[in-house]
Amino acid sequence: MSTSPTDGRVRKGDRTRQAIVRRAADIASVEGLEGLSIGRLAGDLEISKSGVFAHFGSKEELQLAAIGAAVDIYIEHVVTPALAAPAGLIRLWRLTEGWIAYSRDRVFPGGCFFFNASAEFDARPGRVRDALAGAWRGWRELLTTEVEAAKAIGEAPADLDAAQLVFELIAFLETANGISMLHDDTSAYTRAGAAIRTRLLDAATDPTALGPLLTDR
Amino acid sequence: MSTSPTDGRVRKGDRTRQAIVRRAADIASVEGLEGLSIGRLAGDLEISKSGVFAHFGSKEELQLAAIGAAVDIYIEHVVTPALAAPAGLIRLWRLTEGWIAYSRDRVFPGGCFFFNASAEFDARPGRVRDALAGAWRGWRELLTTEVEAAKAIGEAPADLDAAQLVFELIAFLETANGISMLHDDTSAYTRAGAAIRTRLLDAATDPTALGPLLTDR
DNA sequence: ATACTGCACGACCGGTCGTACTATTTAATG
DNA sequence: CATTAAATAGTACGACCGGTCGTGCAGTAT
Repeated sequence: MSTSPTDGRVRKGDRTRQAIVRRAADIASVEGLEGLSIGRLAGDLEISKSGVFAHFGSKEELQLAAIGAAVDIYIEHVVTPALAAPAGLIRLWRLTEGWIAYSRDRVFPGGCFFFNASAEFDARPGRVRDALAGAWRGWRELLTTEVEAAKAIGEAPADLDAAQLVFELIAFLETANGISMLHDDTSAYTRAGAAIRTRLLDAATDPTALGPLLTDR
Repeated sequence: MSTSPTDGRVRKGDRTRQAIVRRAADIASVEGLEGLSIGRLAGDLEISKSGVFAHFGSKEELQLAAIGAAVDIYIEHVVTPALAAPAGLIRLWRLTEGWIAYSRDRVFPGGCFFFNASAEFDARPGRVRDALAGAWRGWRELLTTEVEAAKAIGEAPADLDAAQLVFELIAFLETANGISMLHDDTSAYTRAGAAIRTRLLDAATDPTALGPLLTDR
């Protein structure tokens, strides 16, 4: 007999599983994906070690699940809110604002999950690194899409190098995260915000029109 | 009686100690400072585990020694060569060029040692994080000094925000390192170089005079 | 020759890791 | 109510971890 979609056992399992990956992502943002241990995770959640393990079958699978959970949280906190803004430079600005809030407010206790995880795995080939690289690509493509949209509607000149602009924006965001974490210094976010605004106004066809729209909220 | 400075035993001990920390820094750049294990290190160097351990007394001390070794290597590859250039924007440019070479040529097999180590420890208070934060401060102050020198000799306007410029330069460098490591994509260094050059010319009092001096080597 | 010093060694400690295998509990179904 | 399947618990394993200890040995000083 196959599983019913409302099977209480499965629902309970799913809830546990979700609780595990959510906590795993939090821990990994501080201790790293490798430092994340199944026993520690089980202790925190007051479940048995084997209960945790059974959900994933291997540590690597747990790490991949944690990355998936982190992507969901990232989308929820950074991407979705910005989608309310019109496509183009304004939405791009909102994305960076959302990102700064996501990092500054420590949605993950260790700061940006992907900053930490990528630094940890960028020199270790395998499925974990591939998953992280894919997440990064998605984020970069999202930003690039907005720059292209800005070009399409005349907000930005057609010869603007979108990839270069996106590179620079991401650089400001990630570095603000790193500095603020290492030195407990939130002024890095102010610097990043200033740099981003300058870059955006620089890229705009009509800076005087865009300027007032780039407001903090 | 105390030890003579030319004691053969001490010299030999110093040599092995140096070999250990140098290898430790290499491994840590890939596996992380926590992933670095004394046993693994001993196996690689074909010395006994306790022989390695005796030099440091604790794992944390070994980690701190590895950071010290990394600082030395960093200075040797990035700072010292740039000191040949005249103080100011040109030396600043040479410093960034040296940094890109240091990262691109994988002086550490895992890319920039401090990028990896900082991301690993930025959320874990303790002596290791303090040491890393200190190293970062030194690097930032070095760059800031050059910006101030540029202002003092009129290369840059007196109202230039040095800290902001340094923040942006570091952002480009670190992000290039991260992207190139994660995606095996050296084009990030080209982007960083372009962004830095633009930023420097932007900051210069006389960009047309500075431009020709910012040559690749 | 003798006493001393410092490095490196092998054996071993308790503890934790990821993982496997075997109950037991819980809930849906016939 | 009996059966079945899924979630969870319990237990044990081999490997490795950081760290301790006593010892051997080579270089130095007297």
